[in-house]
Amino acid sequence: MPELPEVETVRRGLAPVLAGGRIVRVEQRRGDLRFPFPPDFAARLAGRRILDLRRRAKYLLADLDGSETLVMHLGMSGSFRIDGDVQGFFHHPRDKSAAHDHVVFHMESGARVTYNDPRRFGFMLLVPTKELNAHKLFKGLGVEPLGEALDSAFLARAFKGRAAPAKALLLDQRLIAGLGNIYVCEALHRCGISPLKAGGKLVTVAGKPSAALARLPEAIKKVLEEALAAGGSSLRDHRQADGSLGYFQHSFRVYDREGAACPTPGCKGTVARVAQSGRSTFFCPECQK
DNA sequence: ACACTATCCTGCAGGC
DNA sequence: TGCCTGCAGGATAGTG
Repeated sequence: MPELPEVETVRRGLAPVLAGGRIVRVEQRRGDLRFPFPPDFAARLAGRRILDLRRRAKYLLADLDGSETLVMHLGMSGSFRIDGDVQGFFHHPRDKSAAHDHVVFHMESGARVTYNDPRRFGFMLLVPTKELNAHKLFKGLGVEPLGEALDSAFLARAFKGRAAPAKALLLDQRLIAGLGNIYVCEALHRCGISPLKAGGKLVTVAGKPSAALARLPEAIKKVLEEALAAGGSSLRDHRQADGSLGYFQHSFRVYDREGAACPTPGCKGTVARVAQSGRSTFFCPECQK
């Protein structure tokens, strides 16, 4: 569920409560999410200060005193909620099943931060901070899509010789880390590239990026930045940490809009939906070639 | 190496 | 109303 804009929105919402704060107690209400929790997980967190709350790809990283980092992934349905006696945050009613409240962080400030995850595809683990980059989850991760490393030359190298469709390549976290189904569909529509097109065919023989590929990095960055400004997209689960909804879903041009008129100016096409590797792809066959 | 699938889990929408 | 099927923002292990 949460792609980069949603995870970053969560990070920004949690940072005022977590970063610099001390964890006094952690309630861990089950033994596993996607994976088992680390041994003595709750006990190892108790009493520790969170030095910084960062994001890499779709991971939230809480650097703790004692040189360990709490790594958190929201999977498809994970979310955090802040409540308790916190100045600056309203107390919003529980609108999700408490049965899926799996972890509660009790902060010294009085804030409670609750992790809810119905599908339990999310996970948490503890990694020594200096070993993070070498950790198996992180060492193969691709570039941050909002960083300078993502440009047309990078994409030309990444796509060269690849038979896989553009959609699959953009979803591959080993190339670009942070995109998911929604923003890949939206970015490809914005630059007029068909999600079905083989990656290699978007690169010219001379090795220079094609015009279409040259537009792709900007399309990716723009859609992510617009989504960030909107607090992410709220379809089913995503909420900002203060409980408010993201609203970028109202700005989708193709995602979940099968049958709608293509919003590209002058285009007479209709948004289509196809399955690619078992997942829905939305695109306009008229203006995405 | 690469491409594709099945799979983890729950909730919800749509069809009958 | 209820039962059934399929689908959902992710990522990996396993297959050919």
